[in-house]
Amino acid sequence: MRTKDTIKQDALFEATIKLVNEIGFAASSVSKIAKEAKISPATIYVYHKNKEELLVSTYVQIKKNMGHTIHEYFDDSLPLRDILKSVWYKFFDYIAIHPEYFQYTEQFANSPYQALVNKEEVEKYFDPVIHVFYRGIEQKIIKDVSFDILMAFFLHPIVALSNPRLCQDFEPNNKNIESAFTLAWDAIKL
Amino acid sequence: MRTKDTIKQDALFEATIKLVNEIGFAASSVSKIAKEAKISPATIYVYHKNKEELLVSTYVQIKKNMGHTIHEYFDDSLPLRDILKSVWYKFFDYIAIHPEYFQYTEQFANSPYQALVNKEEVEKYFDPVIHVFYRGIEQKIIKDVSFDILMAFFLHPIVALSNPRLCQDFEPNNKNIESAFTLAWDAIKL
Amino acid sequence: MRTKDTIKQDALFEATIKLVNEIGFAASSVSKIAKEAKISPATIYVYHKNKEELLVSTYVQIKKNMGHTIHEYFDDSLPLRDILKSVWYKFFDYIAIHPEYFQYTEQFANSPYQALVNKEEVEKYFDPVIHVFYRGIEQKIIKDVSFDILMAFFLHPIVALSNPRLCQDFEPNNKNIESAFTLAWDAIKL
Amino acid sequence: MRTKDTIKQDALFEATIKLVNEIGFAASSVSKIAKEAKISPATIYVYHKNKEELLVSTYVQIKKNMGHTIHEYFDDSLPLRDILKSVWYKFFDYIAIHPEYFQYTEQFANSPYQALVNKEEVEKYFDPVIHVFYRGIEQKIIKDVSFDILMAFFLHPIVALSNPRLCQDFEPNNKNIESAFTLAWDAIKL
DNA sequence: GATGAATGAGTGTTCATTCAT
DNA sequence: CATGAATGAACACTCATTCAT
Repeated sequence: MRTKDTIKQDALFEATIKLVNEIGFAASSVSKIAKEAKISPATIYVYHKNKEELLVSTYVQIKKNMGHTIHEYFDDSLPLRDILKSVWYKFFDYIAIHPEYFQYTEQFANSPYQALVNKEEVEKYFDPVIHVFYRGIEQKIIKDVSFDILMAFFLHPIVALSNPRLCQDFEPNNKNIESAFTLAWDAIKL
Repeated sequence: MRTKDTIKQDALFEATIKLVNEIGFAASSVSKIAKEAKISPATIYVYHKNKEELLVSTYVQIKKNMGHTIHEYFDDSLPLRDILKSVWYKFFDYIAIHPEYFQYTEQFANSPYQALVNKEEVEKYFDPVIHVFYRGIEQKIIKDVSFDILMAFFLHPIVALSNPRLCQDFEPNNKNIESAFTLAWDAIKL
Repeated sequence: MRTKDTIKQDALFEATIKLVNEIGFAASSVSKIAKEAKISPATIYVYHKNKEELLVSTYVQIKKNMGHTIHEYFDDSLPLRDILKSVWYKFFDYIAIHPEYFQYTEQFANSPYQALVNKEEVEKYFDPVIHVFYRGIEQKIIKDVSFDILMAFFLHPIVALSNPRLCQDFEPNNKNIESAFTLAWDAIKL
Repeated sequence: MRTKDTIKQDALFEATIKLVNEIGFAASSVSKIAKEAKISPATIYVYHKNKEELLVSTYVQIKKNMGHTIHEYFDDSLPLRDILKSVWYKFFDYIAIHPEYFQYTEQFANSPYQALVNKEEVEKYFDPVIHVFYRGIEQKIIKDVSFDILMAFFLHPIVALSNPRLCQDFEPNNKNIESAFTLAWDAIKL
């Protein structure tokens, strides 16, 4: 029967995220995760090769989900600034709806486990947005600087502002998100 | 009686940084750090109350050093853009000279240990720069948005660009640092 | 899955008692106990929450066993002196048969761990004997003094005489036990 | 200069007793005792060969003091019952005045360290009382049983009644001490 | 004589993982 | 498939003692 499996797998996914967010990566042992998911530690090894693979696959699953959500209703035909503004909002929306997912990815990205991720696989979930920036450069709407620099002023500010540890005073309401976008756009636009 | 050995203390400081950078916070056990510093694990407890205090004090020491370096030759009388540009370069300089210190602070800031830092103490090492932004707002040179937003487009881009994991393609040469500064300034200037 | 191994559990029980008797409470480390029981130190934590709980539960188990044995063939209808004499002999019998159990309880009662025992639980194993003393007072057969005083002249002499460290010269043969009982009865009888 | 030494030695004596009573033998480490006595751990080794010798000599010193006090105003010419009654009271007095000394000896007597005491040396401090019992037997005032049995009904009841862990309800006032003596005398008298 | 620094050996406990059922 | 039992290896930390001053 498949149903049972899926229930256990989902419980494991959520338990992993919950525990890592609560007590951190280092303290999240296999048996604690198992207890949180209400399964036996041994059962984890039915679904995952080892602890490492459990944590990595949890990360990739979140990133996949995030990529899909960001691109919902993605309309390539709009003016470039409008596309990016929509993406900008989508990111904040996603984090507002799934703060625990975002928190997990942040913790994960700074753990030794991030080295084990297949980066291409994750990146491809964000291909459409990425492409927008390259088009903006071609169309001389966006500054002709390296992609890393553009991300440092578009993606990383989002990440920083959404991280309560870094930005305790930033409240992610429409007004603040809008005014932050102004800075992002001023930064990257030609 | 013997006197406290500053050579041992320094070796411990460097060993802690080296090991954390190599294998991460979670895997950096007291005995591994001791071995790296070529002292006995028990000796660590002569210099530090516990593991936590060792890691936190290492962080604070780096931050202090960083703050001092950033503010060398700090000239408050220059035009605001020039001050910030100078600070911008100083940051990249510092990271270029002490990449291992920077890497440690990045890892630390995302570890559970960061909660234990006396934030005021650390922040005060950066007071002069912080003050420049507030002055810029008053003088209507910089956009009147929250400090968190300004940092998201000034400090965090530096951090992101200097993190090889996030920005593998960004080479921190003068040209690239300069062009990144253009984006930062465009973002925050009125 | 495997089922909990009662052989291991019993070996642990006996190993704990043996080691504590041989080298004392303070020196009886978890790993030494494990080695004596021929199991892994980690396995102890399958059966017991921690060292404390191992030692306390070992004590309670002995006390339970002792209480049951003391009350075998307990006949409440006999004359009071005969009941107490029977109990008196039963105590010495028990100690003669299980000197290692007795020694453990003596060491335990003087260790910091004794504070962690649920005293009511242990006391209830001895309820029938305890009741005899109260009846003796009511029936004006036994002196009307506090229960503590009665025990000081009935129970503690047994304990002292059975402790080879305190009474090296007392040989617990029938003649000596009988003559000691004479003193006990003379002490408590009205 | 001798003064300094004596001050340190006394501080060490009291610190040892205080700490052992507070946290038990097992937890009383050399460095904790040193801290309590406000000296360096290394200094302890100036006065004592090792930890063991520190604890044992502390015990012997108390026993010596106790023996002396018990025998103050000791009058061998009184009727035997009066001598023992006086000794009985002296014991309770001593414990009332120096509960911390008594507590230490109780803890010590049940630690593995007691095996290291020169028993003859300690016993000789109590020789005069001991002799009274032998005289009582000769004079057919006291039951002709082994010395161990007599102690089990004279000394050990005192110890039991004075141990708050064993006898929580016994309040050592004159009335209770007196009535307890009645039992002791009834036990041992012919 | 007196000290704080220094340490090898040990502490109680948890870990990721495997095993037997 | 699913499990709790079992464990070697590691953890952070403390110990009694010695060393250099």
